[in-house]
Amino acid sequence: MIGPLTRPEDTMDDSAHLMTVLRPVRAGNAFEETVERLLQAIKLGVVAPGAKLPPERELAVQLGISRVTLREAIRALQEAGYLDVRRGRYGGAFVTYVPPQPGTGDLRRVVADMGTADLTDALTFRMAVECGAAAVLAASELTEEQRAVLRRRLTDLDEARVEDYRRLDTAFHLSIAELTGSPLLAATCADARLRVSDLLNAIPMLQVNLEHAASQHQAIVAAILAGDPEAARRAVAEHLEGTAALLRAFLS
Amino acid sequence: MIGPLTRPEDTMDDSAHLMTVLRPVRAGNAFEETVERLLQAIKLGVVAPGAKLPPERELAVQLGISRVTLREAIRALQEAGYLDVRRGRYGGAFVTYVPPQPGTGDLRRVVADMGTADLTDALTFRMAVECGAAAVLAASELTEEQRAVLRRRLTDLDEARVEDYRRLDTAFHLSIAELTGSPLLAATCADARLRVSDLLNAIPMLQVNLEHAASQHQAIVAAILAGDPEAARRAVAEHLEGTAALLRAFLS
DNA sequence: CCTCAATGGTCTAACACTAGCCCAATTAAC
DNA sequence: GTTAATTGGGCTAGTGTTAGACCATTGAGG
Repeated sequence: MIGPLTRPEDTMDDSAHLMTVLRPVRAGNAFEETVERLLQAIKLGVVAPGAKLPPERELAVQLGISRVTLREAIRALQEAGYLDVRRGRYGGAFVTYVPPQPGTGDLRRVVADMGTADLTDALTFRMAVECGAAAVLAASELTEEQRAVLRRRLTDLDEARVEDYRRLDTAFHLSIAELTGSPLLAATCADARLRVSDLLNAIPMLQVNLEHAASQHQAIVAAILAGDPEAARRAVAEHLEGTAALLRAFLS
Repeated sequence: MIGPLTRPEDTMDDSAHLMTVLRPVRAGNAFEETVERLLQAIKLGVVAPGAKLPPERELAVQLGISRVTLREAIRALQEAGYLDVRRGRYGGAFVTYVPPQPGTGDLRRVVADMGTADLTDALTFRMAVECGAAAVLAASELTEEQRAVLRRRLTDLDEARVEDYRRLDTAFHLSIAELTGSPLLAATCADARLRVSDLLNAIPMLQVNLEHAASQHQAIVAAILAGDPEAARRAVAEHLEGTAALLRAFLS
């Protein structure tokens, strides 16, 4: 059945575009999406261990949901051991979650939990978005303040204790996206990062890898500060490729 | 008020990360989001003028919403003149919308309708995401089939009639993202494109610009086929920068 | 010891959304 | 014509979500 204006040569290829555009409008119900979002804040370390979430009323407004739904999500996270909720003035929902110190055995399981397709999707997505963000930032003119933030993140990471490393690494990568001034881009990078955070947490932190990562981080910042988009993209790509290759090795 | 584990130096910078992560969970209610999604399919030309949307029952499943909500959205688009809905077998929701042939006067209005902040956000977002997608695709090994799709999109665009140009241009850019094999990336590119589609539609299509765009498209494909991520990123950046500069000029 | 501001805990009425069912219209094929 | 398949149109009962009010608890400061 070929309609009057639907030429046959289009129909075949456009089916892919249809899948892309006519995807689910919502990832789940409000409760599920809220749990995901809070987990993002916790697992990415945006709210550090021991710190507390904003008050329920305030947070509900920020997330654009009702307090009832937010409370359901918080209770779920409390029961799952991520939060400690205390009443009264100076109370609140405190983060109790501490990212696991990984043993190698976990990695295989975590990779297996995620589908092969989802894993490659997440890795590709992250690669594209973070490379793009770094290149855009390198191509834009930076104020001295922006440069300072970048350098600061780098030294934070160098001086980090092991238990703070992942959190500060996330902060480093997220800052690159935020410094572009595009909230859309920053949100997308945070999203991409969350999709691989469980995997990253399961990778053992060996001294060799940390030193390798440190020099790659330096290369990224240097390229951005030098205003060299190509070098920035390449530096980020090399940095992420190390992780990606390691994870892909577990797909066999 | 500095909590026990919240060090003062973190608090300042992390507020930006909080904004990034604790953003609204939902862009609107199901009805509004559905309208947006259908408009995306229509305005991007994924469903060509004269073609019809999938049957309501099927579409509702794809979008993950109830038929009632879908029907409300369709009715809204019908009343707004985007769709013509016919009952009975071989009926359906047919696209009546044809992208406007722009006069220059519109552009100023469309740019003004969008906030300055939203505009730069959208342009930055698109730049990062499309550059990243092209670079990733160039870095991956392509099958002969994938190469054929790319070349095909290019010739489609070269041979396009004026009224089909925007649609095929969208298809070209979308295909780059889809060929990476990452649905997440493809969806994000579609999203980025929609955010500037009203603007693109308002830009007059001058012969000079079309020729310019054509050679840029060729450069993009050549770089991807040559497996050169740096060249691919640069080619896409140059291509998009032309549009971005034109639009930014209207911000004064 | 009291007070009071900030915070989590709970309830209710209204509204949004869903799943599933059946009806109505249309048209190709017989 | 008649039929049958496909499609939009409409209804209902049940569940998810919201807005807003009010209660309960906590702890710093007077």
